[in-house]
Amino acid sequence: MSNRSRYKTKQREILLGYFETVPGVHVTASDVCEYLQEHGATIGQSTVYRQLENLVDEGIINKYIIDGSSPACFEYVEPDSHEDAEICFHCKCEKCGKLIHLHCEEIEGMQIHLFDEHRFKMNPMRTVFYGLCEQCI
Amino acid sequence: MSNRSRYKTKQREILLGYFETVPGVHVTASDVCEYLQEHGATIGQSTVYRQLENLVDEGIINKYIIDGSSPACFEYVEPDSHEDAEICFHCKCEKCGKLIHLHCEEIEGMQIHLFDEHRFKMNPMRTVFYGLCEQCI
DNA sequence: TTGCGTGCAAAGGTTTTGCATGGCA
DNA sequence: TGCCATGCAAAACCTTTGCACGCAA
Repeated sequence: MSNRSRYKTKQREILLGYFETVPGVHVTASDVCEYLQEHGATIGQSTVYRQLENLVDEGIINKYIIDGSSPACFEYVEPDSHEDAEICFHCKCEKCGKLIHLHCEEIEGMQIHLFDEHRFKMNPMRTVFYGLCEQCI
Repeated sequence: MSNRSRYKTKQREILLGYFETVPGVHVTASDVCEYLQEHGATIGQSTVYRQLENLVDEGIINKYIIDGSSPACFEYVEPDSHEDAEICFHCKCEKCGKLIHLHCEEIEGMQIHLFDEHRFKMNPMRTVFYGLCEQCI
């Protein structure tokens, strides 16, 4: 999550507005381009890619890579409404694509272990556990 | 891991031989091509890709996708490592891009927890922990 | 002999980049 | 005004595919 200054441009606002309307949905860069085009708000594809990268950096959206030879997916991260600072982890099913949100102390413990023992400060916003969900095992 | 019949071709043997000399090392498809070329054993790149896919299917090598817009990595799985069940986890620094390999029981425990309590079968091959490394914290 | 494996070239699709222009602060 | 952002086109990039030929079984 970087905090370099950014301009508030029309294109950025359009993208943000779009993502806010599709929480929990994973969309590709070309999905975004198509959707915007169909809604008369065409944005250059390089701008889309560049803004997606920015939004990922800022932790506003997440990027998922299911397999290297298909396009990356992006998903809006809803600002946590809870004030209790509960950390949310994400599991993504490689088969059905389902995204599971977890609040789990065990994983928080692992995160602490990672920091204490391996000096690695894991970022739960960006980290996704890939695997198989209950239905797809 | 499939077990469909395969021919024992010269190219396959060369690839296997190469991987056996670099256990625990991550190499890309183009790394392989380059190395072979420099050692006078050039193999067509499509063959390399096809054989890599075969070897992954057979569980002889692992494929890692660190981030979608860089090439996939392959790593030889040593046959005798089955008893140790040495699973390799990956941490990627968001700032400097460094990739860290971890063999860690604590994380394996988390993986088991994920399965037992959340019915999610995590795939360490696909999962990458993003965050900040020691130097970049 | 059978049909999978190979190699070349080309296609495929996603993502990045160069550069001139536009627009925010 | 000073820069960053945008958009177009083109490049870069990794990977897959078509096809004819070679080779293992």
